[in-house]
Amino acid sequence: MSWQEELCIISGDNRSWEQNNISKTVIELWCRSKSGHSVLLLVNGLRPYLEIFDPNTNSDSIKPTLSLDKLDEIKELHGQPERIGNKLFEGEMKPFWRLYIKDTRYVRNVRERLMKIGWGVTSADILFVQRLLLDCDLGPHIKVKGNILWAGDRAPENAKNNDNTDTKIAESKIKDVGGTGIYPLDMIVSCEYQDLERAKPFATPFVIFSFDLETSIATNEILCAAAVIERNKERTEYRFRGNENSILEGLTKLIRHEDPDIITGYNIDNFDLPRMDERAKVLARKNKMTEVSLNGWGRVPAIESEYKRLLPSRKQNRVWRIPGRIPLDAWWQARQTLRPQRESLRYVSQLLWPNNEEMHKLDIDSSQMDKEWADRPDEVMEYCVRDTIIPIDILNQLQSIGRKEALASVAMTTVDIAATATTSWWIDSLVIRLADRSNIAIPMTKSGPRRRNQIAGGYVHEVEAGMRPWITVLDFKSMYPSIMISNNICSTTLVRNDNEISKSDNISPVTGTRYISNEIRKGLVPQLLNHLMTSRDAHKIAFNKAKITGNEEQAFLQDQLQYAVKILMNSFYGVFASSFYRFTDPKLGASITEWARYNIKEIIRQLEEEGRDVVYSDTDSIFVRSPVDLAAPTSKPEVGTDELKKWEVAKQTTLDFGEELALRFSKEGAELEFETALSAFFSHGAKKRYVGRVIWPREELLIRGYEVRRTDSFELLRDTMKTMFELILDNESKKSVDMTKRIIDEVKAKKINPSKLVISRSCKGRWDSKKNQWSFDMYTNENLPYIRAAKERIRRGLSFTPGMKVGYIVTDAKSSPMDVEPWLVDEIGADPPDYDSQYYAARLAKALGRITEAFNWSENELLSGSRQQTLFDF
DNA sequence: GCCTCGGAAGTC
DNA sequence: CTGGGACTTCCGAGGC
Repeated sequence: MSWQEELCIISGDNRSWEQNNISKTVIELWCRSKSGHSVLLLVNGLRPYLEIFDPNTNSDSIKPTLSLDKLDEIKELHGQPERIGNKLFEGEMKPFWRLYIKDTRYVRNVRERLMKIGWGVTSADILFVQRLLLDCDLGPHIKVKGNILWAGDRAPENAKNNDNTDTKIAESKIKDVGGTGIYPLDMIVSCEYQDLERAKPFATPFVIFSFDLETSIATNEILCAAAVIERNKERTEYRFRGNENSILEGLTKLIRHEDPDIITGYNIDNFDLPRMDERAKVLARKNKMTEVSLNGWGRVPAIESEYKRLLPSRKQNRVWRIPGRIPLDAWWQARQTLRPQRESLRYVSQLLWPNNEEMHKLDIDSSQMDKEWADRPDEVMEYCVRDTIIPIDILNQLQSIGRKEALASVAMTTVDIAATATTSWWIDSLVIRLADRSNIAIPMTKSGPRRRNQIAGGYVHEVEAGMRPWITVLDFKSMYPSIMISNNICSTTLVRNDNEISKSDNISPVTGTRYISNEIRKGLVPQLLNHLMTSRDAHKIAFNKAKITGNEEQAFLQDQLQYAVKILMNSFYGVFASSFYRFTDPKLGASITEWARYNIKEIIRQLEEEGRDVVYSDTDSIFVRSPVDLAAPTSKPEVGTDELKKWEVAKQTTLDFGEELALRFSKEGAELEFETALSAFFSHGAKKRYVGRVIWPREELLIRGYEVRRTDSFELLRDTMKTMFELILDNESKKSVDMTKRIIDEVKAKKINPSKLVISRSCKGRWDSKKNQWSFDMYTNENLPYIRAAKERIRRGLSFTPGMKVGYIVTDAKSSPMDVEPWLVDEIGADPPDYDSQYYAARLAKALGRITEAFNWSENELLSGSRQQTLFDF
């Protein structure tokens, strides 16, 4: 039965099969349709290939030293080598051949053998699913015409007929096109690669599954589990208790029946998924099909030959893979986007929903789980259920899934690549696509030593200590991408030989690296970046248009897309400055930053020559004193006063000045934008540390680098410093000193709530399976406070995961190393530890004193009346 | 007690 | 299998 609809590709894989003794490869695409049902697409017709060239030839003088005849010996090849014309490889055009391979499994082996004979090999390390997207120029959103082989209960009614609802018939049809059986999706559809077409991006109604396990601390056994499914914005809760077997079986049946696309939970990567794996292996006692019934979450038929793909797995402690689905840990998402001071589910939900008591109430002591489970299992069960709901709320709140889908759309990859892979994958997707269409060969990802000479980075201007009134802040728009575009920086335009030098070359200002002018040949990457810049502008325009017409859904989508383009553009530099990327050369990264430093220093030089005061500059920003009357107030005066008029004049002068500078210094490929206006700027004299009172485009306090933003500081220091900055910028320095002293006195008198004194730092660690305990041997010194706090957490039966932020209180800094206690109030409601008041007072005084010193407040000026003490000396 | 150094984390 | 560099701060250790 033929069928047509729009789908979003969640993930893909491929498998080899045989038809009439001819080896074939089918691509499996796990999709969710625009209308909400899940579809497995079996795509046939594409054959794996790689490309080769003779390194000793070039297009002018063909002196082949290698013979194609020798290739006959390679039995894994399919058909004869196909001459595909000349391609550019490291600056030279060479004749290329394409070799089709019988099976993707042989690619690695064939590749190595060809290289041994002396052939250059390209396009030989690209996943076959990616190959489909590249060759057919598809993104995640596709339109497909195909045949329905199987239609399950949730399939649309008009998709069903007698054949495709009969398991036996369907199964044999699926095997006829290379599938392995009835995959646990709503529909199974077969097509040829020509039947796929690119579709406009849409917001896919993904089905989300969130789960949580409660486990025994004594035995690691699973005591109970809960899960919640979100489908079409409706949630259904499930509770599992009883023996461990039935709990695991229940979860697995639910997954296979509900068929979610995304698997979430809090800390599933480091806790729940490894625990499932461990317990299923214990219970299955090496019986594969038993293990599958307990933990077979993979989106493939539950048959023994699929054993490997049925079970969640992770390689070398990296991300988990569940074939066909996307594991998306709410903990990791929260950590990346919120950068919370502490990372417990309780803390994060308090941060996101401060007024919803229900969400972060603490009724179970998880460090006493065995006792709690014995005493009041019903409460534990409800606690478990709540901990499955909040992760979905977190993902929704952070818009995590929509953002991954948007990124997939602009990078033209599957959603799982956007969600779990790294920047180089996204960039590969765009770069290889264009290279294939421009006769540029695709070198393999570089392996070998990672370390090499560092390339110089951005320029940071020296900053003087003190206050500066009325500042204009200018920013280069997308600096690194712009530089790559305007100077045509790309591995395809890098001049490698002296005999290729041309007068029109772009020459980088320090190292003299040359790039072919874009009039002669446009670089691959500059072309892509140019296109991305244009498309971001288009999404922004579409966003504004949708806002005006009140189409909220469209506005949301366009905003996600423009943001994804921004993320993607900013990823280019990093990949091209790295040592491993296939299309790179250390010269490229060096040239980019070289031009950046040159551009910004040149503007600073000109401004200073004109007598302007350049207060600060970092990489792509410049802070300049605006020509404002010194008598103008820097803090906003009361409405209706003469002072306010002066302030308004000063503001206008600064805005005009900013516009003027932006216009004057912008040039092709280096657009300077007037970004913000400050009525006051302050730094104590350290680079990357400053505060500013922003008065345009909105009024706010801008704080960079200071402890206010750091998680290894503590709340009291963050709050006090922030208040201090507010007072300082309002010229209330006296008040700020008084306030600081008062706070320090309160600390000394132990009048401070200890929750304001929690310091938190992330801590590494690894599970030593030989010794069956946590190991911290990656540290040269294990006496660091956060490592000792982590060890204490573990000793007290609390969860520890490598890389987690560990909160602690300093209880005695006089002993060496200092005594600390972990902060367990959020998690188990433990009593707060007794803090070392001297230590905290000293740290406050030190950090805050750095700032007040910048005001040249001498010791005498800081005398605190009766006791004749200074801020620093107590 | 003061200083310097290196390791580590954090931020831009 | 793998984005990068510049810069600041905190802490422990060791020397005197």
